Amino acid sequence: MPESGEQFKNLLRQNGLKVTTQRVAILEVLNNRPGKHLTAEEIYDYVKKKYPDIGIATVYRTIQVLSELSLIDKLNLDDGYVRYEINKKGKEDTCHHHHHLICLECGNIYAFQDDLLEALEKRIADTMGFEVANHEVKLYGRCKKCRGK
Amino acid sequence: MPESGEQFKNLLRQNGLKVTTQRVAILEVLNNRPGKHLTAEEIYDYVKKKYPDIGIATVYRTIQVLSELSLIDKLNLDDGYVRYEINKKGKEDTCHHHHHLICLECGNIYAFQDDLLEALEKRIADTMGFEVANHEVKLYGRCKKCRGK
DNA sequence: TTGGGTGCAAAGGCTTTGCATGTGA
DNA sequence: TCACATGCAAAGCCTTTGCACCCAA
Repeated sequence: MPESGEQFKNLLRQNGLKVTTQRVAILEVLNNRPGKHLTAEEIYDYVKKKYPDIGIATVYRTIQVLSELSLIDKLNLDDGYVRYEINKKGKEDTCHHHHHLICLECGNIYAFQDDLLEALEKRIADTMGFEVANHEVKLYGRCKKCRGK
Repeated sequence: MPESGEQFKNLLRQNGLKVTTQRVAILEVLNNRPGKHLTAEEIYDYVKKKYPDIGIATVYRTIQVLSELSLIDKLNLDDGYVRYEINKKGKEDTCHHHHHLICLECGNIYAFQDDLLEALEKRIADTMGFEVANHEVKLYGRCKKCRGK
Protein backbone atom coordinates (compact mmCIF):
# COMPACT_ATOMS: atom_id res chain seq x y z
CA MET A 1 0.00 0.00 0.00
CA PRO A 2 2.09 2.88 -1.26
CA GLU A 3 -0.62 5.44 -0.63
CA SER A 4 -1.02 4.49 3.00
CA GLY A 5 2.75 4.82 3.22
CA GLU A 6 2.50 8.40 2.02
CA GLN A 7 -0.33 9.01 4.40
CA PHE A 8 1.72 7.82 7.34
CA LYS A 9 4.66 9.92 6.32
CA ASN A 10 2.46 12.96 6.47
CA LEU A 11 1.04 11.85 9.75
CA LEU A 12 4.52 11.60 11.21
CA ARG A 13 5.55 14.96 9.83
CA GLN A 14 2.40 16.58 11.16
CA ASN A 15 3.31 15.35 14.58
CA GLY A 16 6.83 16.65 14.43
CA LEU A 17 8.49 13.29 14.00
CA LYS A 18 11.13 12.41 11.52
CA VAL A 19 10.00 10.05 8.81
CA THR A 20 11.96 6.83 9.01
CA THR A 21 11.53 3.51 7.31
CA GLN A 22 11.00 1.83 10.65
CA ARG A 23 8.24 4.14 11.82
CA VAL A 24 6.33 3.88 8.58
CA ALA A 25 6.74 0.12 8.62
CA ILE A 26 5.36 -0.14 12.14
CA LEU A 27 2.37 2.00 11.27
CA GLU A 28 1.73 -0.09 8.18
CA VAL A 29 1.89 -3.33 10.11
CA LEU A 30 -0.68 -2.02 12.55
CA ASN A 31 -2.78 -0.58 9.76
CA ASN A 32 -2.82 -3.80 7.79
CA ARG A 33 -4.29 -5.66 10.71
CA PRO A 34 -7.36 -3.66 11.64
CA GLY A 35 -9.06 -4.92 14.73
CA LYS A 36 -5.99 -6.88 15.63
CA HIS A 37 -4.21 -6.01 18.79
CA LEU A 38 -0.53 -6.71 18.46
CA THR A 39 2.10 -7.01 21.13
CA ALA A 40 5.46 -5.31 20.73
CA GLU A 41 7.00 -8.64 19.88
CA GLU A 42 4.39 -9.37 17.24
CA ILE A 43 4.92 -5.99 15.64
CA TYR A 44 8.64 -6.66 15.75
CA ASP A 45 8.23 -10.00 14.01
CA TYR A 46 6.00 -8.59 11.28
CA VAL A 47 8.23 -5.62 10.57
CA LYS A 48 11.26 -7.86 10.53
CA LYS A 49 9.93 -9.69 7.48
CA LYS A 50 10.37 -6.53 5.46
CA TYR A 51 13.18 -4.87 7.39
CA PRO A 52 15.24 -7.56 9.09
CA ASP A 53 17.61 -5.01 10.58
CA ILE A 54 15.10 -3.40 12.89
CA GLY A 55 15.75 -3.76 16.59
CA ILE A 56 13.20 -4.47 19.25
CA ALA A 57 14.22 -1.29 21.04
CA THR A 58 13.11 0.76 18.08
CA VAL A 59 9.75 -0.95 18.17
CA TYR A 60 9.31 -0.12 21.82
CA ARG A 61 10.46 3.46 21.35
CA THR A 62 8.24 4.00 18.34
CA ILE A 63 5.25 2.46 20.04
CA GLN A 64 5.74 4.79 22.97
CA VAL A 65 5.91 7.92 20.85
CA LEU A 66 2.95 6.91 18.71
CA SER A 67 0.95 6.10 21.79
CA GLU A 68 1.69 9.47 23.37
CA LEU A 69 0.49 11.14 20.21
CA SER A 70 -2.63 8.97 20.24
CA LEU A 71 -1.81 7.64 16.81
CA ILE A 72 -2.12 4.18 18.32
CA ASP A 73 -4.06 2.88 21.30
CA LYS A 74 -2.97 0.65 24.13
CA LEU A 75 -4.82 -2.39 25.32
CA ASN A 76 -3.83 -4.28 28.40
CA LEU A 77 -5.38 -7.69 28.90
CA ASP A 78 -3.36 -8.45 32.01
CA ASP A 79 -1.61 -11.37 30.42
CA GLY A 80 1.82 -9.82 30.60
CA TYR A 81 1.70 -8.15 27.21
CA VAL A 82 0.57 -4.70 26.23
CA ARG A 83 -1.16 -4.65 22.87
CA TYR A 84 -1.54 -1.89 20.34
CA GLU A 85 -3.97 -1.04 17.60
CA ILE A 86 -3.99 1.82 15.17
CA ASN A 87 -6.20 4.76 16.01
CA LYS A 88 -7.91 5.80 12.83
CA LYS A 89 -10.04 8.44 14.39
CA GLY A 90 -7.38 10.86 15.39
CA LYS A 91 -6.49 12.71 18.52
CA GLU A 92 -9.68 14.52 19.38
CA ASP A 93 -11.77 11.43 19.59
CA THR A 94 -9.41 9.33 21.64
CA CYS A 95 -11.78 8.98 24.53
CA HIS A 96 -14.42 7.00 22.71
CA HIS A 97 -13.00 3.82 21.36
CA HIS A 98 -11.54 1.92 24.22
CA HIS A 99 -14.38 -0.54 24.50
CA HIS A 100 -13.55 -4.13 23.97
CA LEU A 101 -15.29 -7.45 24.11
CA ILE A 102 -12.81 -10.18 24.86
CA CYS A 103 -13.81 -13.76 24.21
CA LEU A 104 -12.47 -16.02 26.93
CA GLU A 105 -12.78 -19.03 24.67
CA CYS A 106 -11.16 -18.05 21.37
CA GLY A 107 -9.30 -14.97 22.55
CA ASN A 108 -10.74 -12.76 19.85
CA ILE A 109 -11.22 -9.13 20.62
CA TYR A 110 -14.17 -7.15 19.34
CA ALA A 111 -14.68 -3.43 19.54
CA PHE A 112 -17.99 -1.87 20.30
CA GLN A 113 -19.53 1.53 20.62
CA ASP A 114 -22.48 2.40 22.75
CA ASP A 115 -23.98 5.62 23.89
CA LEU A 116 -25.13 4.05 27.13
CA LEU A 117 -21.60 4.61 28.27
CA GLU A 118 -21.96 8.30 27.71
CA ALA A 119 -25.17 8.27 29.68
CA LEU A 120 -23.31 6.44 32.40
CA GLU A 121 -20.59 9.05 32.43
CA LYS A 122 -23.11 11.81 32.74
CA ARG A 123 -24.72 10.08 35.67
CA ILE A 124 -21.37 9.63 37.38
CA ALA A 125 -20.68 13.30 36.93
CA ASP A 126 -23.99 14.16 38.54
CA THR A 127 -24.02 11.77 41.44
CA MET A 128 -20.36 11.74 42.35
CA GLY A 129 -19.14 15.03 41.04
CA PHE A 130 -16.55 13.23 38.99
CA GLU A 131 -15.59 14.69 35.64
CA VAL A 132 -14.80 11.85 33.25
CA ALA A 133 -12.01 12.57 30.80
CA ASN A 134 -11.35 9.11 29.47
CA HIS A 135 -12.42 5.57 30.01
CA GLU A 136 -11.52 2.00 29.44
CA VAL A 137 -14.13 -0.72 29.27
CA LYS A 138 -13.46 -4.39 28.90
CA LEU A 139 -16.17 -7.01 28.82
CA TYR A 140 -15.09 -10.61 29.09
CA GLY A 141 -17.27 -13.46 27.97
CA ARG A 142 -18.14 -15.69 25.03
CA CYS A 143 -18.53 -14.45 21.50
CA LYS A 144 -21.21 -15.38 19.04
CA LYS A 145 -19.06 -17.91 17.23
CA CYS A 146 -18.04 -19.76 20.35
CA ARG A 147 -21.57 -19.78 21.66
CA GLY A 148 -22.74 -21.34 18.42
CA LYS A 149 -20.55 -24.36 18.85
CA MET B 1 -8.61 -6.35 65.37
CA PRO B 2 -8.64 -9.79 66.93
CA GLU B 3 -12.12 -10.59 65.70
CA SER B 4 -11.30 -9.85 62.09
CA GLY B 5 -8.32 -12.12 62.60
CA GLU B 6 -10.62 -14.94 63.59
CA GLN B 7 -12.86 -14.16 60.68
CA PHE B 8 -9.99 -14.41 58.24
CA LYS B 9 -8.83 -17.67 59.74
CA ASN B 10 -12.23 -19.12 59.03
CA LEU B 11 -12.22 -17.66 55.58
CA LEU B 12 -8.92 -19.36 54.84
CA ARG B 13 -10.10 -22.67 56.28
CA GLN B 14 -13.31 -22.51 54.29
CA ASN B 15 -11.26 -22.17 51.16
CA GLY B 16 -9.07 -25.11 51.94
CA LEU B 17 -6.01 -23.07 52.82
CA LYS B 18 -3.81 -23.52 55.83
CA VAL B 19 -4.03 -20.73 58.33
CA THR B 20 -0.68 -19.00 58.62
CA THR B 21 0.39 -15.84 60.35
CA GLN B 22 1.48 -14.37 57.03
CA ARG B 23 -1.82 -14.99 55.26
CA VAL B 24 -3.88 -13.55 58.06
CA ALA B 25 -1.56 -10.55 58.25
CA ILE B 26 -1.91 -9.87 54.55
CA LEU B 27 -5.69 -10.08 54.72
CA GLU B 28 -5.69 -7.74 57.71
CA VAL B 29 -3.50 -5.21 55.97
CA LEU B 30 -5.88 -5.16 53.02
CA ASN B 31 -8.89 -5.10 55.30
CA ASN B 32 -7.62 -2.18 57.35
CA ARG B 33 -7.33 -0.06 54.26
CA PRO B 34 -10.75 -0.24 52.68
CA GLY B 35 -10.96 1.49 49.36
CA LYS B 36 -7.21 1.50 49.16
CA HIS B 37 -5.56 -0.39 46.38
CA LEU B 38 -2.20 -1.67 47.44
CA THR B 39 0.64 -2.97 45.36
CA ALA B 40 2.48 -6.13 46.33
CA GLU B 41 5.35 -4.04 47.59
CA GLU B 42 3.08 -1.87 49.70
CA ILE B 43 1.45 -4.92 51.23
CA TYR B 44 4.90 -6.29 51.89
CA ASP B 45 5.99 -3.11 53.65
CA TYR B 46 2.89 -2.96 55.82
CA VAL B 47 3.06 -6.60 56.85
CA LYS B 48 6.75 -6.25 57.57
CA LYS B 49 6.03 -3.80 60.35
CA LYS B 50 4.39 -6.58 62.32
CA TYR B 51 6.21 -9.57 60.89
CA PRO B 52 9.65 -8.47 59.72
CA ASP B 53 10.56 -11.98 58.63
CA ILE B 54 8.04 -12.23 55.84
CA GLY B 55 9.47 -12.51 52.34
CA ILE B 56 8.20 -10.76 49.25
CA ALA B 57 7.72 -14.13 47.56
CA THR B 58 5.18 -15.09 50.18
CA VAL B 59 3.29 -11.90 49.51
CA TYR B 60 3.16 -12.63 45.80
CA ARG B 61 2.17 -16.25 46.37
CA THR B 62 -0.52 -15.34 48.86
CA ILE B 63 -1.89 -12.60 46.67
CA GLN B 64 -2.15 -15.03 43.81
CA VAL B 65 -4.04 -17.63 45.80
CA LEU B 66 -6.38 -15.09 47.37
CA SER B 67 -7.04 -13.58 43.99
CA GLU B 68 -7.89 -16.94 42.43
CA LEU B 69 -10.36 -17.52 45.25
CA SER B 70 -11.81 -14.05 44.68
CA LEU B 71 -11.07 -13.09 48.25
CA ILE B 72 -9.24 -10.11 46.85
CA ASP B 73 -9.61 -8.20 43.59
CA LYS B 74 -7.01 -7.08 41.12
CA LEU B 75 -6.74 -3.60 39.71
CA ASN B 76 -4.33 -2.69 36.96
CA LEU B 77 -3.76 0.99 36.33
CA ASP B 78 -1.08 0.38 33.73
CA ASP B 79 1.58 2.08 35.76
CA GLY B 80 3.66 -1.04 36.18
CA TYR B 81 2.05 -2.18 39.39
CA VAL B 82 -0.87 -4.47 39.97
CA ARG B 83 -2.98 -3.40 42.91
CA TYR B 84 -5.22 -5.38 45.22
CA GLU B 85 -8.18 -4.66 47.39
CA ILE B 86 -10.14 -6.91 49.67
CA ASN B 87 -13.35 -8.33 48.29
CA LYS B 88 -15.93 -8.09 51.01
CA LYS B 89 -18.78 -9.32 48.93
CA GLY B 90 -17.70 -12.86 48.40
CA LYS B 91 -17.33 -15.12 45.43
CA GLU B 92 -20.74 -15.07 43.84
CA ASP B 93 -20.79 -11.38 43.29
CA THR B 94 -17.34 -11.02 41.83
CA CYS B 95 -18.50 -9.73 38.52
CA HIS B 96 -20.06 -6.57 39.80
CA HIS B 97 -17.53 -4.48 41.60
CA HIS B 98 -14.77 -3.79 39.18
CA HIS B 99 -15.83 -0.25 38.48
CA HIS B 100 -13.40 2.43 39.34
CA LEU B 101 -13.12 6.16 39.03
CA ILE B 102 -9.50 7.18 38.94
CA CYS B 103 -8.61 10.80 39.56
CA LEU B 104 -5.80 11.88 37.29
CA GLU B 105 -4.97 14.75 39.60
CA CYS B 106 -4.77 13.28 43.09
CA GLY B 107 -4.57 9.61 42.14
CA ASN B 108 -7.44 8.63 44.40
CA ILE B 109 -9.56 5.72 43.35
CA TYR B 110 -13.29 5.62 43.91
CA ALA B 111 -15.58 2.67 43.41
CA PHE B 112 -18.99 2.99 41.91
CA GLN B 113 -21.97 0.87 41.10
CA ASP B 114 -24.45 1.48 38.37
CA ASP B 115 -27.11 -0.60 36.77
CA LEU B 116 -26.63 1.15 33.46
CA LEU B 117 -23.75 -1.20 33.01
CA GLU B 118 -26.04 -4.15 33.27
CA ALA B 119 -28.31 -2.59 30.71
CA LEU B 120 -25.28 -2.12 28.52
CA GLU B 121 -24.33 -5.74 28.89
CA LYS B 122 -27.79 -6.85 27.91
CA ARG B 123 -27.67 -4.69 24.83
CA ILE B 124 -24.30 -6.12 23.85
CA ALA B 125 -25.68 -9.59 24.23
CA ASP B 126 -28.57 -8.73 21.93
CA THR B 127 -26.78 -6.81 19.24
CA MET B 128 -23.54 -8.70 19.06
CA GLY B 129 -24.44 -12.09 20.41
CA PHE B 130 -21.77 -11.75 23.05
CA GLU B 131 -22.41 -13.31 26.42
CA VAL B 132 -20.78 -11.17 29.09
CA ALA B 133 -19.31 -13.07 32.01
CA ASN B 134 -17.28 -10.38 33.65
CA HIS B 135 -16.23 -6.83 33.11
CA GLU B 136 -13.76 -4.19 34.05
CA VAL B 137 -14.57 -0.53 33.85
CA LYS B 138 -12.21 2.30 34.55
CA LEU B 139 -13.14 5.94 34.23
CA TYR B 140 -10.34 8.46 34.37
CA GLY B 141 -10.92 12.10 35.17
CA ARG B 142 -11.09 14.62 38.00
CA CYS B 143 -12.76 13.96 41.30
CA LYS B 144 -15.02 16.28 43.22
CA LYS B 145 -12.27 17.45 45.55
CA CYS B 146 -9.86 18.31 42.80
CA ARG B 147 -12.54 20.07 40.81
CA GLY B 148 -13.36 22.19 43.83
CA LYS B 149 -9.88 23.63 44.00
C1' DT C 1 4.09 -37.16 60.85
C1' DT C 2 3.76 -34.68 56.44
C1' DG C 3 2.24 -32.10 52.80
C1' DG C 4 1.53 -27.50 52.21
C1' DG C 5 3.76 -22.90 53.29
C1' DT C 6 7.77 -19.89 53.75
C1' DG C 7 12.34 -17.35 53.00
C1' DC C 8 16.04 -16.58 50.33
C1' DA C 9 18.26 -16.01 46.24
C1' DA C 10 18.35 -16.82 41.53
C1' DA C 11 16.01 -16.80 37.38
C1' DG C 12 12.31 -15.04 34.11
C1' DG C 13 10.28 -12.03 30.97
C1' DC C 14 8.85 -7.72 29.26
C1' DT C 15 10.56 -3.11 28.72
C1' DT C 16 13.86 0.67 29.06
C1' DT C 17 18.34 2.80 28.67
C1' DG C 18 23.34 3.98 27.49
C1' DC C 19 26.20 4.67 23.89
C1' DA C 20 28.24 4.72 19.49
C1' DT C 21 26.70 4.90 14.84
C1' DG C 22 23.55 6.20 11.26
C1' DT C 23 20.42 9.38 8.82
C1' DG C 24 16.53 12.55 7.61
C1' DA C 25 15.81 17.57 7.02
C1' DT D 1 25.66 19.81 9.24
C1' DC D 2 23.38 18.12 13.39
C1' DA D 3 19.77 16.90 16.19
C1' DC D 4 17.10 13.10 16.18
C1' DA D 5 16.63 8.02 15.32
C1' DT D 6 18.48 3.37 15.46
C1' DG D 7 20.84 -1.21 16.96
C1' DC D 8 22.91 -3.70 20.16
C1' DA D 9 23.66 -5.17 24.54
C1' DA D 10 23.22 -4.32 29.24
C1' DA D 11 20.45 -2.97 32.82
C1' DG D 12 15.81 -2.35 35.19
C1' DC D 13 11.97 -3.83 37.35
C1' DC D 14 8.16 -6.52 38.77
C1' DT D 15 7.12 -11.21 39.43
C1' DT D 16 7.92 -16.18 39.55
C1' DT D 17 10.46 -20.30 40.72
C1' DG D 18 13.77 -23.78 42.86
C1' DC D 19 15.04 -25.61 46.98
C1' DA D 20 15.80 -26.51 51.68
C1' DC D 21 13.64 -25.64 55.95
C1' DC D 22 9.49 -25.00 58.75
C1' DC D 23 5.03 -25.66 60.72
C1' DA D 24 -0.11 -26.14 60.82
C1' DA D 25 -3.22 -29.99 60.92
